[in-house]
Amino acid sequence: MYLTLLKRLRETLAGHIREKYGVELSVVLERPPKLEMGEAASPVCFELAKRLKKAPRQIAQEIANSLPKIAGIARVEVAGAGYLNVFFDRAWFWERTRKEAGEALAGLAASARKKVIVEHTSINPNKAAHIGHLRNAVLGDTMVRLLRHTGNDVAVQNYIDNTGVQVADVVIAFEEMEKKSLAEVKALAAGKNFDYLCWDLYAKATQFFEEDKVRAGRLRGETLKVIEAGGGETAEMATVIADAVVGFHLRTMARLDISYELLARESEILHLHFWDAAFEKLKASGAIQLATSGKNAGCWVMPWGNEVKDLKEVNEVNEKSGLSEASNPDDEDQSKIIVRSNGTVTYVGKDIAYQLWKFGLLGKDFHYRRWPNPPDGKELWATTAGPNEAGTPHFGGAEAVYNVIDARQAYLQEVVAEGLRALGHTKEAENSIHFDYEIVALTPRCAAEMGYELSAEDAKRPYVEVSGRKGFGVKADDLITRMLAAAAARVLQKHAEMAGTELKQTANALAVGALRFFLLKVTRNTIIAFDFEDALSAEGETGPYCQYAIVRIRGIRRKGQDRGVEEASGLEMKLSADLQTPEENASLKKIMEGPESNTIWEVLLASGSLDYAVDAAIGAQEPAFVSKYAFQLAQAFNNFYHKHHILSEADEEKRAFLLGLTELVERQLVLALGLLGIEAPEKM
RNA sequence: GCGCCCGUAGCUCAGCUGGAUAGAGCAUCGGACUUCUAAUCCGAGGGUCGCAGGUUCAAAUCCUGCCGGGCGCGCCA
Repeated sequence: MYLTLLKRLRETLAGHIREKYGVELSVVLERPPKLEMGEAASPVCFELAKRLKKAPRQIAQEIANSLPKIAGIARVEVAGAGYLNVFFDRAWFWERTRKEAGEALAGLAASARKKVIVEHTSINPNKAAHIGHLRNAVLGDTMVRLLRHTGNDVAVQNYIDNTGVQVADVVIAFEEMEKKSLAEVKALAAGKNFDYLCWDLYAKATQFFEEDKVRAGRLRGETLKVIEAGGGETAEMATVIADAVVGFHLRTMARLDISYELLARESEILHLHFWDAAFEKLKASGAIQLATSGKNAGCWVMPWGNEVKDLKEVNEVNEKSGLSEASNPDDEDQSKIIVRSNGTVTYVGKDIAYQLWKFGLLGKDFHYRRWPNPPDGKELWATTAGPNEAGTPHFGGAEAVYNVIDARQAYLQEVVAEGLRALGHTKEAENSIHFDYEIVALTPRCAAEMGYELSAEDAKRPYVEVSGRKGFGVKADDLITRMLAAAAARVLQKHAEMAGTELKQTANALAVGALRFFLLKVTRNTIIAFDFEDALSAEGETGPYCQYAIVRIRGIRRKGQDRGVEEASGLEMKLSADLQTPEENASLKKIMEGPESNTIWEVLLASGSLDYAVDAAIGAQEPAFVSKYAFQLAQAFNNFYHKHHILSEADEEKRAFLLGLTELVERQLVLALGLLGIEAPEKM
C-alpha cells in the first residue's frame, strides 16, 4: 500500500508542478527521518527554486496550499528550508492495507507477466555442495520467489557441467588412484555419502595432478575426450558419478526448500550440436573471426576491447578505413578466444550457445526426460540426447534471463552478452542479467575450528577463501545438520514436551530460517566471512527473530481462543461494520491519532510497506531489501507488543482493532518471510 | 600493466536515482519476566563516513587524484 500511495503522490505532484509552473521534473520522494515529520517527504522545491529563482520555502508553501486532495493522504506541510512533508490518512491506510493484503497480487499479475529464466546453483557435479554454493542457490531461489510474487512466469534451471574437467578429475581419481572398476563406482554411488567421498577424492586428485603436471595434462586430455564422445566404461563412469552427485545436490537444496524445473546438462549441449548452430551464426555475422597470424593464429576469436562496444559500428569503420586495431582478429590483446586452434570450443562458446537457447534464438531445442525421484516430489525435467518423454513442457524462449554466478566471472558473462549483441540481439543482451554476488569465505577462526592449518599470512587476513579443489570449506549438509541440532536443542529448552513431527518441523523451520536469513541479510556484493557463531545466532537481526514475532501473534490467537474471546475477525467486523468512510470513523481516529498511538502507527505503516520493499528488491535485484523489511516489521511488532497488552485491553473496540492489527502483521510477515523461503512455526 | 569491487561505531553490516541531527545487529554497561513466550523490550556510551581536492543551495552518496584491501584479465571451466 505504501508503494501505491507513493506512486499516486509522485504523479499528482509532478502533474501539479507541470501545470502550475510549466516545469517538467521527476519528483524525488523519501522517507523523513522522524515519524512526526510524516510518512513521505519531497525535497522537490529545492530543485524548483533553482529553476524559478524563488525561495524554496515559498514554493513549498504555494504547492502545499494548492495541491489537489489525494485519496489516502491527509495533508501536506512545509518543513525545514523547503521540504514538503506528507502525512497519510491513517484510518484509510488501515482499511486499504487489510484489503490489499488479501487481493492485490492477482491484479498486478496480468500486466507485468513476463517469461523469465533464472539459472542458479549450477555446481560442478563432482563433490558435495559447500557454503558458497548455498549462497548462490538461496539468492537465486529468493529472486525466483520475488519474480513469481510479482506475477512473472519463472522457470528455474540448474546447469549441470557433467562433461567438464572437474568430473573428469574424479573419474581419473577412481580409475588411476583408487583402481576402481565401473561396477565398484556404481556401488559406491548408490551409497549414502558418495558426495562426501568425492569431496575427499577430488582434493586428493588435485594433489595427484600437482605431483606430475605432464601426466595430469595427458590424463585429463584423454579422459575429457572419452567423456565428451560418450560410450565406453569411462564415459559411463562419468555419467554415474555426475548423476549421483546431482542427486545429492538436489537433496541438499531441498532441505532449504529449493527446487528446479529443469536440469540442463552440458552433455546435451554437445551431443545435440548446440555449439555447431551457434558457431554458424557467429561466423556468418562476423561476430567471431579467424585469426591468421600472431599468438592466436588458427583460433576463432571475438574482438574485445573498449572500442568494440558496438561491433557494427566498428565493422563499418573497417570497411571505410581498412582495419582498426580493435577488431583485428590477430590482435591478441583485444580478442577473446572462442574456438581453439585444434578446433575445440571453449567454455564461453558453449555458454553463448546456451544463452541463445535460453532466449529462443538458437533454432534448436533440447530433448527432455523426467528426472527420476526428485527429492521434493515436484516434477523435475532433465535434458537428454535420447527421445522426448511424453508430456514435455516447453523450456527456453525467455524474455529475460538471470544467471546467478559469482562476481569473479563478470568478465566471461560480459563476453557472453557481447556475443548476443554482436549477433544483433541487442535487447536480449540487455536482458541477460549477470546476477552476481561475492563469495563466501571463512573467518580464520572458523577455519581453525574446522581443523585447517593456515599460513601465518592467511591467519592475519579477515577471511580465507574456500576451495572445493583443495577440499577446504564448510559442507552444506554438515552446516544444515548442525543448525538443525542447535535449533532443536533451543526449542526443547522452552518446550520440553515437544517431540516427534512437531519438534522436527519446528527445528527445521528455525534452522532454515536462520541459515537463509544469514545468507540474505547482507547485500550481494558483500563478501561473507562465514563463522558458525554468527550463522547459528538466533538473536537480533536473524531469521528466528522474525519468526518469533509470528509465534507471539499465534500465541495470542491460541490464548484468545482458549479464553473464549470472540475471534479476531469477528471483533474486527464489529468495529468495521459502520465504516463506510474510514476517514471519518471516530473510533478509528481515536485509536490511531490519539496519544500513545505512535507504536501502533509504526506497526501499521510497516505492515503496509511490503509492496514497496518487494518493488525495490526487484528493481535493485537485491533480495536483502526484503530481509531488511521483514526484520523491521518484526521489530516494530515486538516494540508494539511490549506497549500494548492486547487480550486484556478493556476497551472492546480497541481490543478488536489491536487483534486485527496483529492479524495483519502476521499475514504480511508470513508473506515477507515466504518470499525469503522461510516458514514460521506455531511455537518456538 | 589494464579492468571491476570494497574501505561507514570495538566487531559484522544498512544507508535507494545527492537532501533534514549518519542508522541497525552483535559486543559492553544499566534497567524490565505473578501478564499474550525475556529467542523480547527500554536506556547509555561509542563515528574526522580511508585521505585530499572538486561539482552543488545541499556530498557517506557524484567527479578527479592518492592510500589500503580483494578479485578478474588462460588455446582452464
